[in-house]
Amino acid sequence: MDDQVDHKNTCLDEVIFTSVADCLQSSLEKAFKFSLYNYPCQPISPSNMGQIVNYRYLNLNPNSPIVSSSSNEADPKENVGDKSGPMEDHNEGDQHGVGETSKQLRKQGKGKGEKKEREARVAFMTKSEVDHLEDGYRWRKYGQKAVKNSPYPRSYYRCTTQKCNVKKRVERSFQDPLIVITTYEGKHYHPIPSTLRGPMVGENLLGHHGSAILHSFPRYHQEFLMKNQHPVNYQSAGTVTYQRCHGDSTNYSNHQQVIDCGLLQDIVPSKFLKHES
DNA sequence: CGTTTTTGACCAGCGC
DNA sequence: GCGCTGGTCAAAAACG
Repeated sequence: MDDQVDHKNTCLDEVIFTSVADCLQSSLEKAFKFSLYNYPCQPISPSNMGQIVNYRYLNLNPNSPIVSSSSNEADPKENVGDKSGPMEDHNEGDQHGVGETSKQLRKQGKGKGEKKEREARVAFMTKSEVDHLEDGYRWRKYGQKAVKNSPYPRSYYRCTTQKCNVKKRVERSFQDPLIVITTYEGKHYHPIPSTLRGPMVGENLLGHHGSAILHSFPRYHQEFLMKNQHPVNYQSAGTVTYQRCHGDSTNYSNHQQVIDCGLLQDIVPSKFLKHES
């Protein structure tokens, strides 16, 4: 495969946006379509408002599910070739079935030899002082783990809505503690909890078309997109970048560097981490 | 008192 | 097989 990622290739399991321009110009439409149903925005307080610096849309093609173990997720070797079925649709996509926990299933020996299907995932990197950015949904923390080579732990959250399987993981980049990496996994097929509802922030700022799309994103993502949707900003936005933690960082010294050694490193095949600059 | 967070234990997958 | 790591569970504690 070429070093260049073909953003227009809908067969890609994973697409990483190395720049805002890339995302906006070629792949964003798909991301919008995806996010439209999954990440409606809600107002967030100024205190936890994050500034998005990078994001990635994973698993564009529903017919090409991310299949992975529970540990080392997006191993490209696993993603390629295993077309065990569409990851589409939703509640029945409950990975373990209603009423049975994965632990129970493990104890019963169920699922042995079967690989767990991965939900589509979107990883966002935001600049924020708070770890858990408000996105309108209610989350329950169910775990926290120390991250290898990082002083910052990774937190695991699950949507509290019944039968909703959406999860998210939050961790800080150890190279830049201001960077919060949030990875959403799965889709919400329920309305936003009413207790958190409020006026849509972007509604008065965007026209019909734009708002319909942008409302799909959490507030801080929305702001980021609004800020960069004008072509004038493409260039500067294009300097937003990332790098591997164990590569030689000198290659990227001219750009704002976002060191990502945690979630994104995990979920992104190394072939996509080649930075074409 | 119901809900959420904390945290140690457990399990599966992977590399050696 | 063994050790390491990531992900999840679930009891206890904390919180509102």
